[in-house]
Amino acid sequence: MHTQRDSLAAATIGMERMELDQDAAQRRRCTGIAGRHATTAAELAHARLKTLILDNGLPPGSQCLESELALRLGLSRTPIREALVRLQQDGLVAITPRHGMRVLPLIAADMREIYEVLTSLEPMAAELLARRPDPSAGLEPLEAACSAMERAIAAREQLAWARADEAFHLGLAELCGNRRLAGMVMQVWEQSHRARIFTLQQRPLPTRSTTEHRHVLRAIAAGDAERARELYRRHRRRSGGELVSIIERSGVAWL
Amino acid sequence: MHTQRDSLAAATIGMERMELDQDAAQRRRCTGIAGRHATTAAELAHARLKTLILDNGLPPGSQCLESELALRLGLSRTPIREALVRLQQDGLVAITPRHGMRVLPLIAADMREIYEVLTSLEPMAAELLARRPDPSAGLEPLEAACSAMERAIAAREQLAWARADEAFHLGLAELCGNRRLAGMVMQVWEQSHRARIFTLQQRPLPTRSTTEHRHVLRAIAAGDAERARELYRRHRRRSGGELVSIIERSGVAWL
DNA sequence: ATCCTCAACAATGCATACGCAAAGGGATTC
DNA sequence: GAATCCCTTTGCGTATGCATTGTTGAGGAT
Repeated sequence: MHTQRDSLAAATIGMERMELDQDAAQRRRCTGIAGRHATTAAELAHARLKTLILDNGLPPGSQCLESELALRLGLSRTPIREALVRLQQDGLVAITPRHGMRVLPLIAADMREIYEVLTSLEPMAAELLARRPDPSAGLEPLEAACSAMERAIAAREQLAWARADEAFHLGLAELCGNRRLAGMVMQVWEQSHRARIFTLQQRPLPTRSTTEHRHVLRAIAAGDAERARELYRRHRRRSGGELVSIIERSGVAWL
Repeated sequence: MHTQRDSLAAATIGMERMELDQDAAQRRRCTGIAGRHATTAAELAHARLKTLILDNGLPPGSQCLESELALRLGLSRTPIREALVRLQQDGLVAITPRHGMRVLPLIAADMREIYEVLTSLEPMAAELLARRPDPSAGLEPLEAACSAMERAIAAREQLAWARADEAFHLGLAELCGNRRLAGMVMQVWEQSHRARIFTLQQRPLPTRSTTEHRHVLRAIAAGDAERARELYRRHRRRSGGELVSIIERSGVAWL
């Protein structure tokens, strides 16, 4: 059943495995807002379902009844319901009474919305980082992510690049010190995960993005808040636009 | 115990009723994301609890057990639990096992976070509005809100001004066409509701804010996206900073 | 042939029941 | 008198049952 769904989805949008690798799922489960070790069954259900959805184990558009999911996860309906409520607020599924949950597909308009949100939030994060008393302190994770991106470009390894890109963006959001902002970035980042993995295979190596990241990081370390913000905003506008047009040109109706 | 907590909180921050008026609660219940007519008991519980919290019926810091709330709303624990999960994701309460839910107090740091988020999101909304093909179309709600603010300033009616301010900001977020952005603005707006009402009584009439709103609206109608964004960003930075320092100077530890 | 109506079924939303684990209180000991 | 340990109570997490409600399919009528 699993594999059937997987292969169906893979055929539809033309890819084998959407997830970067197993580690990525693992990492998300640990670093993400949701999966703090999952002490309770409801948390566990939330984390597992989220992982399933992000990794295309439950492809977009698929419908599942509460009882199906309960059976599948070996739980009763109660914790499943709680997990579904949370997934709904995460913007990953819609709950339609009598039809179970539906994994929300992403259309180009969603990606446009998401990139507009990131275009406003992330430059603010960069600005906040740059405005700290010691702006160059604590940037090691971002430095590491930048270097990893550069290495990945040199080695032409797209998956490694995507991992480093994720590390940079989420790291920046978390480091900026604004937990609400970080949560919002994380939320839309997860929503757009499938689309990002998809476009990764449809476009040339993101050389330009890599250098832009490096420049933003330099501006932050130099404490030039205005410059960091503006550089980041332009980066987001450009890359978001590119990504949306890749999706539109690729002809897939949704991801 | 309840009333004891209530009066304690009221005494601490020196006000009887935080809500603007009954209509405001009513309006929020209808326009808000949450309260779409509340067909199900869980939605109803969510809407009623949110209203209670925002209007200080459940003052910040108060703890309630699930069973208390169930008794109070005349429901069983099940829909209450679902409502609490949603309120937690709304950032209004924290759920601490064995101690029930706790209404999250706002400290100055929270307000800073919230204003940083608004400072990034709302200028984007203005920019998006200004970039529409016909930028001056559909701005009537914002025009009305601006006029209402100006009338309120002339009549020195702070509550009316706050209502109009809310109408302007939420209207702008909803009109911009980005539902994710609108949802995020709404979320932090609700989180900061109590603090906004509080500071309203602690500061002079917001004459400057009113004219700034008008200028932003003009820039939008003129289709000058860059100007609209920048004007709005400066407005938010200034007013957010003012609000935070009012709270800090007022000496209240939390709201 | 198509549309409408009615009935049966199925999924959900809610209430309730149960077991576990933690917190608080009381008692005992040092 | 204080601290620690044990017991009791109680709140929560989960499961399950029931009733409501919407959906779907079949049959009849136009």
